This record gives sequence, structure tokens and C-alpha cells, in this order.
Amino acid sequence: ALFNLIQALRDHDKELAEWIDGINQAAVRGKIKTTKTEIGKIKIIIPDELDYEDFASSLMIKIAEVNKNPTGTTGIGSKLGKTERKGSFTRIFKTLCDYTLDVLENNLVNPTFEKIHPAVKIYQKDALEVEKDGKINHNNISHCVRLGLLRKAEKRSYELTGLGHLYKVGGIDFGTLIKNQLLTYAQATDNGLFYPYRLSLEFLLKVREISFIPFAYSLFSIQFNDNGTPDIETAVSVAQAIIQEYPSIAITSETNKAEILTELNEHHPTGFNYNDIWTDRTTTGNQFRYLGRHLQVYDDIIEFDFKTLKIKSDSDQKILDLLDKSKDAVDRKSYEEKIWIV
DNA sequence: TCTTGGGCACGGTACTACGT
DNA sequence: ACGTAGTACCGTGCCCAAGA
Repeated sequence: ALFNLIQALRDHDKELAEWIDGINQAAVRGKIKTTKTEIGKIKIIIPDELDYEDFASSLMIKIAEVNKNPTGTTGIGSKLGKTERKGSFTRIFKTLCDYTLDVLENNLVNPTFEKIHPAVKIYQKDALEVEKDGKINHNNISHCVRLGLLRKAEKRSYELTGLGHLYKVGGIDFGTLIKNQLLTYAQATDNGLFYPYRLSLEFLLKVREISFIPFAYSLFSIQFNDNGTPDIETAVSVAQAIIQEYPSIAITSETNKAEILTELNEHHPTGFNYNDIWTDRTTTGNQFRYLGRHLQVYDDIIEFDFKTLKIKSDSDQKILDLLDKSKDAVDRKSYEEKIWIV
């Protein structure tokens, strides 16, 4: 009720609106602290037994969030038209796929494997095509290849891998397969192989937890350094700097977004455009979600609630063990043949 | 109860690479 | 140069939560 009142006042009082924009910026930076008996245009009268400073500060933080925008403000996420969702940054970091694991299993892998016979190794591409409502799916075969279940044999033909055969005969369930594959999955880049999930765990061991915006500027933007390895040190320090400077970045008001973005872009070689950061309906947002959704298979060490990706407390040793146990299976041959997880 | 916004998922489209 | 195959991106539909 109090915040409804303040909102109504804000909508009619330019000075009050400006004041709220100001404290929103301070709150985003985690710098709200007051000892005054009046905050902005609001005079606070509370019983003596309450700690005044604590109360005033938390009230301001709350106003900074709840009343941050004029009534009727909407984000830009739902307004983006054609070509306006494209990301602005050329990345190395890519998840294994832009699918949740359930859909990967049920819509892509399993329909493909219904076409497979355990005794037959080679398949023409046409024989593996999956149709739904008269339309051919263009992702099912390539995703089986990415998962190490199929490999390209010749032009227009694919061959069952060792793991593909094992999966077909029911020797491994999908969940275990994913756990086995993510940590040895690599993509070829101009600078060599890139292991997105191994790297993510190494990154999280240092950073502990990360939300979308720091992720975009750090892990998502990681580059190879001169010695040919991904520059995880820079990623970690950028993440830590942003988290420290903007502990509550998610509550940034519409008026403050442009300015905060400019500051954030100082942490980045090219900078992001507005949409990449302030909506999650772009590739960048999708990648954060899919990374979190995928790492969730390691449910004893990883927690993800769409806002924050974090490693569970006391799981460091488990993570180190996983990385160590899988380290000899990171070549493509092993990726297609080897179960290391059990 | 009805409406609206936007979080999330995913498959079609647009692109690139390849082969002729 | 052109046609086709292969791949990744991202535009958009679904649906739920929050607001009216």
C-alpha cells in the first residue's frame, strides 16, 4: 500500500521521480545507506526501539526497486521485431545445443534412434530423417552427432558410434549419457578445441555464482589468449568486478539502463547492445539459460533457478573429481566411445 | 475473473560451406 | 558461378504469473 502511494506520487511529481531514479542507481551499485530522518520527500516516523538506519536503508532499497519505473512502463523484450533480437557480439562460447535436455532426448535423439537397428551401423541420411506434421526436422541428425551418438561416415551417410550403439541397446540411460558427454564435449574453433562445460565448471569454482549480466560480460565473452588457451582469468576478474560494482543490477530502472550499460561496456572489447543485456530474448539470454539447464544434470553440485547459476557449497572436491576423472576422455574418439562417469 | 507482459523453448529459416 | 547440403541462429508461439 505504501508503495502504491509512492507510485501514484511519482507519476505526478517529477522531482520525486528523479529522486527515485537516483536511489535506483545507488541501489544497483549496492550503495544505499542513510542516517537521515528524511529520505527524499518522505519523512519517516518510527518507534524508538527500531533501528532507524536499518529501516530507512531497507525502505529506500525497496522503493528503488518497486517504484523504479513510471506506471505503464514495459520492458522492450516483447516489442522486438524482425532482426532486432540478434546478438551484437561474436562469441566462442556455445552450449552443446539450444535445447533443454528433455526435448533433446524426446524430440531429436529418440525419434532418430527409432530408425536405427542395433545390428546396422551405416545409415543414409534420408533413412534418419524425422518428420512431424509433414515437415522435416533439420536438427535431429546433427544433434545426434554433437552428442557423439552418430558420426559422419560418407557424404549423406552416418555411422553409429560405440556410445550410439550402447544407447540403442539400452546400455545407458539418457541422463547418464548427458553427464558423461557434457564434460568431454568440445567444439573446434579457429584457435583450437573449446570445452564449454569444463570451462564453465572451472569458472564457477572461482566465481561461485553468477547471474545473467555478469555472465554475458565474462564467460559468454571469453576469448583465447596468446598461448592458445581460453582466457579464464580475465573472465573471472570481469565477473567479480561487475558483481562487486553492481550487486543488484537486475533492479535497474528503465531510465538508468542506458547509463549503466555504457559503464558495463567498459568491461568488454566491443560492448553489448541494449537488447543483449536488458532483455533475455536474445542469443545471449538463451545461452545463459541453456548452460544452466544443462549443468543442472549434475544436480549434486549445481543449482540453477533461471536467475542465478551457482555451485553448491562443499561441492568443490566433487567438481575437481569430475574434471579429473574425465580428463582422459576429452578427445573426439573417446567422446564417441567411452563411458568414464560410472 | 479477465487481461497483459514477458519468460522460456524450439524448429524453421537464413546462412555458410561444399561440390560440381 | 551455381545448386545443394549442412548448420546455427534467433523469431515467435505458448503459457504462466502478475496486475487490473
